[in-house]
Amino acid sequence: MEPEFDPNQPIYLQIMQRLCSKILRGDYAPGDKLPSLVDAGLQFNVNHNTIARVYMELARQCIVEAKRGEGTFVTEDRSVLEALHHSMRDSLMENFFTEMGRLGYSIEEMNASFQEYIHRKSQAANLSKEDPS
Amino acid sequence: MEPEFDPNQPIYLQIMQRLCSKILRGDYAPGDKLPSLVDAGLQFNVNHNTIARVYMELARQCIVEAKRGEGTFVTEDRSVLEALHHSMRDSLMENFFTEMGRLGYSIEEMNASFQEYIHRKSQAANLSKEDPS
Amino acid sequence: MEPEFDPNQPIYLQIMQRLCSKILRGDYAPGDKLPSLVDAGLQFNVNHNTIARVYMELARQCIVEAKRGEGTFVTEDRSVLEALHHSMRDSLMENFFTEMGRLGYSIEEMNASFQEYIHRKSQAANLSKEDPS
Amino acid sequence: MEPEFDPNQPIYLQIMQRLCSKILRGDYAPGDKLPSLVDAGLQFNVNHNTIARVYMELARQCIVEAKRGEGTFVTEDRSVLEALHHSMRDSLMENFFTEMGRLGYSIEEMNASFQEYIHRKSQAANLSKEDPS
DNA sequence: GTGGTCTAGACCACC
DNA sequence: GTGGTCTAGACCACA
Repeated sequence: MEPEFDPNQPIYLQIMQRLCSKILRGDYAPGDKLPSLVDAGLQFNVNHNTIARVYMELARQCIVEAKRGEGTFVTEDRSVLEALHHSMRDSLMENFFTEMGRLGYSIEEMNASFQEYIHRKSQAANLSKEDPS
Repeated sequence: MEPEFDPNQPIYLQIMQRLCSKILRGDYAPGDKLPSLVDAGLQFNVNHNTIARVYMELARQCIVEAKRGEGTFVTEDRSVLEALHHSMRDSLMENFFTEMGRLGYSIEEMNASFQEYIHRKSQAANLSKEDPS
Repeated sequence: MEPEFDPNQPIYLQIMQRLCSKILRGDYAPGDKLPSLVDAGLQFNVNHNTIARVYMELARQCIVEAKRGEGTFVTEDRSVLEALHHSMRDSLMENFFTEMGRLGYSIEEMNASFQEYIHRKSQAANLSKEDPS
Repeated sequence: MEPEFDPNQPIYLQIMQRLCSKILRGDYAPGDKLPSLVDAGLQFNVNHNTIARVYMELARQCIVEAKRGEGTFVTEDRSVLEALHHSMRDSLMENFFTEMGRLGYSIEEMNASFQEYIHRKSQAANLSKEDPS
């Protein structure tokens, strides 16, 4: 179910990011209960302590609220989630541009590669639509 | 001079990527000698052992060639460099798309954000052109 | 109404201390009935099981007496309350002195800080007397 | 050597406070290296992971700086240490006054108890000076 | 050797 | 059952 982890980055950070994405996508809405430590551990196939660290960090950033004996809940403060959304999107953008820049791409060339990638992707999607394996 | 490292990812991998980028940009042309272990260590502000690991790994991938007593040189095999270029570009693309997808962005929305980002960036560039601090 | 709890210390212990303080202050006199499990739970904003544990512990120390079907009552044995009073006051004192000592304060410096704190506090009190918000 | 821990409070917090006290007392000066994870673990008689958590928290509060492969060092930013000093002293004061207040003591009575405690303590010190066991 | 992460399993406080 | 802390022992990246 869950994709594998990049071995070159702390697992707890990767889980944090995925959970944040899920929250921002709405898989877990504000006020919703997140899976318990053990459940999440099974889900991501890691030790429950690793999940504990993830939830602790998320709580420190006010993205989540832990209630002893009850569970861990997504914050209801939308402004926090909005800030998180912008921060995640911007850092993705930023990273893409700086790395492509280091590779020697100008803005125009990045755009060209981008459009081409989209084109390739949509074609692949169409193909699989016509010929679903 | 050199930007800081992400502490959440092995430094030797980050240095590898930056060196690859420099090679692909042409900062180090095929056949050129790379900086010595000590010099590169000073340049990146890390221990020379870390640089040694980087060069070893690059040699394993045939991107550079170590000549004992002479130094480390960029390969003259253009096909290797071309493959490296594609691999780096594609993984950047891939990463960007999957992460934006996890955030809930459709292809169209990604494109919109992308164009907006370019727009913002070019405006900022124009501003700093008129009023260079 | 009731102040929040320190999350880094068992809640049942904190409630115990507050109840003891209230008893020693005379909010609950010897022989008085304490609030029911449910009421106290509402008052302190915790689960009634937690209150049950508190009352059990207080009963073990003979500070209160549980009468089945009737409620929980403050002991009428004044000597127990007196001993409790001394123990609580001394441990507060002890803790203050050892911690200030660890911070590097000599007895004289503690006294100076203490007097200054009193001074600040009484001034603040006077201010709010003249200009009650 | 090191005093025992209060079982009713997380050990890592208690170690944090003691380390902070030692830093503020000057046992570890700004820029000094703290004991390694294992050494500190032996010193405090806890697992090295517990120390790791302590150092992590201290690093988050900029009281300490961790350098991979080198050690953990007290910050050289005196303003951070000064703020820490005030915060620790004030919370000790605050706690003492509120708890004594809950016990029913007026400011004057607190002062009286305080002076008496000092008196008792200095007498005990004198006794042990005359008659060191 | 030093910090950082992860696991497996345990105990506790709270609901 | 749920979160929080602790242990013992392991592996890795860095100096």
